[in-house]
Amino acid sequence: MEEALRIRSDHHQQQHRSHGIDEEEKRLIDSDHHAHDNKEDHETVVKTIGNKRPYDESNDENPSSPKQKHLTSTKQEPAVVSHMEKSTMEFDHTKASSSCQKKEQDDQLESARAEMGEVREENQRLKIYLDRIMKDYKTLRMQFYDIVQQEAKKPTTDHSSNDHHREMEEEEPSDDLVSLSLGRSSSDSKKHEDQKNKTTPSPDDRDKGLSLGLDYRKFEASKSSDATQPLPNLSPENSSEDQAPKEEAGETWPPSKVLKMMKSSGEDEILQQNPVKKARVSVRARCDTPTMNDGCQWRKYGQKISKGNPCPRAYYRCTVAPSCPVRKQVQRCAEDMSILITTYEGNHNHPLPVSATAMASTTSAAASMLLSGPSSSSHPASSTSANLHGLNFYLSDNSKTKQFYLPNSSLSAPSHPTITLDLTTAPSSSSSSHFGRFATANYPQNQRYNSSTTSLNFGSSSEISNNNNSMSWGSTSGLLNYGGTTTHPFIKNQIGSLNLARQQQQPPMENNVTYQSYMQQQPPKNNIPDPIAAATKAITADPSFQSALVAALTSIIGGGDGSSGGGANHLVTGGDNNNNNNFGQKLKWGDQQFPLASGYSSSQAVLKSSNTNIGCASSYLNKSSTTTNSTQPGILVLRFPQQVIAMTTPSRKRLMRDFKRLQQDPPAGISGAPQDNNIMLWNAVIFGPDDTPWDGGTFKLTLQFTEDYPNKPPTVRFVSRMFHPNIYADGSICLDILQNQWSPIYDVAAILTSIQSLLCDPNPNSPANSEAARMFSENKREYNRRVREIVEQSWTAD
DNA sequence: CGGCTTTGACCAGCGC
DNA sequence: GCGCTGGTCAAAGCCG
Repeated sequence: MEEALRIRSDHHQQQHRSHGIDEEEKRLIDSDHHAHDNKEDHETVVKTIGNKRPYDESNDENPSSPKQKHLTSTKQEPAVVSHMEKSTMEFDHTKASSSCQKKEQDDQLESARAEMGEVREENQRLKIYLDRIMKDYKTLRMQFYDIVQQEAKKPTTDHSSNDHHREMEEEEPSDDLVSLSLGRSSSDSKKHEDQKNKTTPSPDDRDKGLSLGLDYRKFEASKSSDATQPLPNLSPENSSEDQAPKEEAGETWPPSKVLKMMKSSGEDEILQQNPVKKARVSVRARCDTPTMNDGCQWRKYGQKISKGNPCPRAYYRCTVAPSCPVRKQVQRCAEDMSILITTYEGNHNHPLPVSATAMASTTSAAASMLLSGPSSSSHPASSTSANLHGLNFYLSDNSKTKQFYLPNSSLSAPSHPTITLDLTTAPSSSSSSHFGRFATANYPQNQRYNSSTTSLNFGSSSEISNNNNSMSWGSTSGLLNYGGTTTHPFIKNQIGSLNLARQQQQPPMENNVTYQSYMQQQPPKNNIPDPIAAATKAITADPSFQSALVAALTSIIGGGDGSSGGGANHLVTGGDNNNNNNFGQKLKWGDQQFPLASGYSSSQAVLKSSNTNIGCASSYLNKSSTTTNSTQPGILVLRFPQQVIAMTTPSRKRLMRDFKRLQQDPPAGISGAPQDNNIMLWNAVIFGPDDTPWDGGTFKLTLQFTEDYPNKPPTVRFVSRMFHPNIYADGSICLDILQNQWSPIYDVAAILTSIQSLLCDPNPNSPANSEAARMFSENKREYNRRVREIVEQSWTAD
């Protein structure tokens, strides 16, 4: 008996180890056993151990337990042992009392074991959660590293290399592609001088033109494990896995004292040159309420009048968790009081309400992306763009400029790299538009906007002053309904539109797909590689990329009427790709030189290639060429056949980007894809989150989009049978973000992530399945059992 | 009374 | 070094 119990005890110990318990837990167990081994009364000890409840059976109804339990359990153990010693000594004297005490000991030990088990499970869960976050983060970092590394090789490597092909294939065939050329924002004369002033050409200098605005030195540093080159730009969302936990645990919105300490450490001069600045994500939205309802709880901790804006800026910190580092600033736009500018900083270190996950993940991802990019002062005028959650955003950084301004905003933030998500809309196309303006150092005449500002627009804004050189990314909608306010979307069909040239007006952009990049006004110096040319050369030399582009477009066309889908099979190429000149066209929306008589205006995209000519559609191309004949260096233009353009609606374009993003950066446990020949109907699979009753489940869904997407949410429905408080019998889902809390910034990935989160975090107060809701509230054990049944059914369901 | 907002003070960074 | 600005803190006040 004793032997058997020992074996069980040992097995239990091994179980702990195999589950990856941390060292402290092991020590606890070891010390526990040592204490027991020293006892004379082995039987008592062994019985105690043998009676302990396996931890994984202990908390079916208590999936989570507060961390204090850990402390409690650790404190209780010695107490129990001491109690045991006492009872053992008295054993001979009072048998009856001893028997009673032994029972008590057993109970206490069992209770302590159970608590330890819960704590271990909680630790496990947190560990897995952290691992997942780190994995995602690593993936993102690696993606950027790949991009940057490839860019760095461009001047000297063969553009037709496989790696390059891979990179280009991975790039968004639209916006991301354009981003390749945006890096060449160093045309700013001032910045150029800065470069020239550098006495020793460094690899950074060499690659600057192709840096995409990413401070890839951080990647290089990490790659080379050079301890003397710490990464200057650390924050919870961008720091490496080593740094993240430290940062999260401590202060976050970095106090100046911390910076000072870091600086005074004398560790590196880089750090001093590049003080730690956390990425910020600024969201512009029309909103009548004092703050946007982003699903989180905030507490106002300050208010200040800022320069140039009669409206005060309010400072909030997240109060969902006491130690949450996330803060936000809220301020009305000076030019348009209806626009609320909310700037987020930091990452939440706690579970979020379902309604908050989308915004949080978007801002977090944007910040991560931003911080993976520009940060270094050695890239004074770098820029990049990318696709985030199906949204375009633009990154630029100018760390030399200490002050930067959010374009068209009175909300400023010194030196913090910032992404702006612009969700505002333009009530009138005649007003000066936010579109096409570019806030970078490219415009020395307007230094006010030179800096680390990233602007992402999902619509146009009429409040922008004419002199602003902001860049905007066309998107479909400016509608944002936060806090119950309603604005009217003014859809401009701007998806996929990117125009970095200065623009005065926004033309009617129906059915246009524009991917153009504006690099600089002046030809680049000969000794500095032309990123546009390099990118163009690489792209055009890469048939696989072209194929991918065609395939992506074809899928969209195919999803439409299908009548002209074949047109998408021809990607227009042609022209030359010589460096520095004549490989593209500079197009200006609304530019007075190019009247917008044509619905397509001048924003058609042309991808020219001297290497291949895999098809040419078109009259449209030619027409466009004549209207925008003034080819200029530094402009990369992609053009698609008219059929393609005509078939791409804003919603389909957006869905294509959603799909692309979902493929490139799929959230954990989520997959989705459009059905064949219909991009408006998606199939998706959500895997049950690990360490939950849903673990192991594969739940199928369908997402039916309309042409109103992303202004209207899709209809999402579980195909798999479900048992969940917020899922109806027919599979439809009761989720706020799919209804009244919908926002155009949510893409497919965000939707599916939210639904996945909903699985483990139901809201029994708004039940769609009353039985599940009641069971969830009253009998968790039974609820979990039913869930596991559903999980098993999901394996066999068709 | 507790939680939240307001508001002035304080500090740091930055430009001149 | 000084002034300006942004950001934070904490006491005071407000409110339910």
